[in-house]
Amino acid sequence: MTDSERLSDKRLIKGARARATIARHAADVASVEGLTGLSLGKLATDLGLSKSGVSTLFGCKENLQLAAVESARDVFLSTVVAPALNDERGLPRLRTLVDRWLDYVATPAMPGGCFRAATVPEFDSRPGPVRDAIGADRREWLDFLEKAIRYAQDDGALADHDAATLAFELDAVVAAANSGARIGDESALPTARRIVERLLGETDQHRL
Amino acid sequence: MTDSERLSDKRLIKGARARATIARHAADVASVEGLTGLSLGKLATDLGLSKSGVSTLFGCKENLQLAAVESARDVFLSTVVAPALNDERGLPRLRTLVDRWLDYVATPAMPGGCFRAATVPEFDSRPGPVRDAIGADRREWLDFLEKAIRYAQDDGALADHDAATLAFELDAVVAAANSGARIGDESALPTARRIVERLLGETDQHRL
DNA sequence: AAACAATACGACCGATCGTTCGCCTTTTCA
DNA sequence: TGAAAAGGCGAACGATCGGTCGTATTGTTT
Repeated sequence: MTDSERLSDKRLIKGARARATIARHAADVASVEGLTGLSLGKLATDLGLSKSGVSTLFGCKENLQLAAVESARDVFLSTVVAPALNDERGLPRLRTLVDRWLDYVATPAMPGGCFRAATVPEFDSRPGPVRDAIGADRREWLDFLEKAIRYAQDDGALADHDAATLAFELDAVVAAANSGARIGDESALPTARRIVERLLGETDQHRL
Repeated sequence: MTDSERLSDKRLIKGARARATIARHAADVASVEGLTGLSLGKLATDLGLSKSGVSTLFGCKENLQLAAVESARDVFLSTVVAPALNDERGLPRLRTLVDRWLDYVATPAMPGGCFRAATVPEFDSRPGPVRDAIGADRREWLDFLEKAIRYAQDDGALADHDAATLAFELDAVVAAANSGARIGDESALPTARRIVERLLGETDQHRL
């Protein structure tokens, strides 16, 4: 191992990797304090960096917020979406998707729970690039969910549901389960699981 | 009209009425900027008061946040709950309740939309008196909604639904409609109305 | 009328915020 | 190898924050 090879890790750390580390931590903090509650100085001391160093890496706070949104999207994709892609299209994939999603709410990857469930209500009334990014992420997720439902419908399942409507309803219930569970409602998650079970399973016997 | 009578209005303004005015405006601001985004100085200049004046009226920012939660609760009660109390118990009252609720989301009483939908996700991971107050308000509302559903069930309606579960689901869908509509999804509100219609109407013909 | 509590104010405090600047080191590129 | 670009730091900036103090005014109570 030459010196240049030994340094290759550090070379990666500096630059893009530093950005990713900061953005990931920013997403963690924002899941609790909100994207507005992010502080360059707090983030820097948390990671043992200087405030000005973080500032020069992202330029301004808004860019940091956008990076946090993108980092949180990556976490969601690898935690919830990726496992479902291993299953075949149709009901199996949809079930895995929803199961991983509920697990993601039950044992969150971030200290404040689901990042999207926290940031959409925070920024839904604040025009600007951050809201646009959050809105696009939400739209992307609902579209993906709707597509998974359509694949299941192609196999004859969920015939009595409109795909987009069911996607909206599933998202609403899981988001409410996230908020409810975090605010101390122990029945929120079991209730949400029951609702999801009814929504996805009712067509089998047309009603349990 | 004597001078003392002429002054009676101002006498009411000073004190409790000033508190109510400030708290009401604080709820408006918080519906957009969040309860954390509240600023004593900003509120004061908005209302033509001094920052220290507002500060002495509420003592600390946390008390102002609690007052905003209470004020928002009053708005919700008079806008959504009160109209439904004029109807008889059972399905009519439940329908009016949900209709006023959806109208409250469609044409919001506050510039940032539904106060509860904004503050529950904001504070669900922040222990303290404010989260407790928000959690209690949410619990109170879900309990009231569940009770309205039970009255409808006493008349034989919604027999295939668990009341608490249906209350949770309705709340989830309307909250998602609020966030969705505010973030630019024009289909969110119509979709939510369709879901609510299905949830409350399906027992009539067991499925439309 | 006199004492008292509640309002309301301007001024100010320490802390924290996002951002900028100069300076140096490290990496990249010609 | 040498120039250029990017990373990273300490220091400092103006602004805003919540909160406090002293003081004057108002309303209530004795």
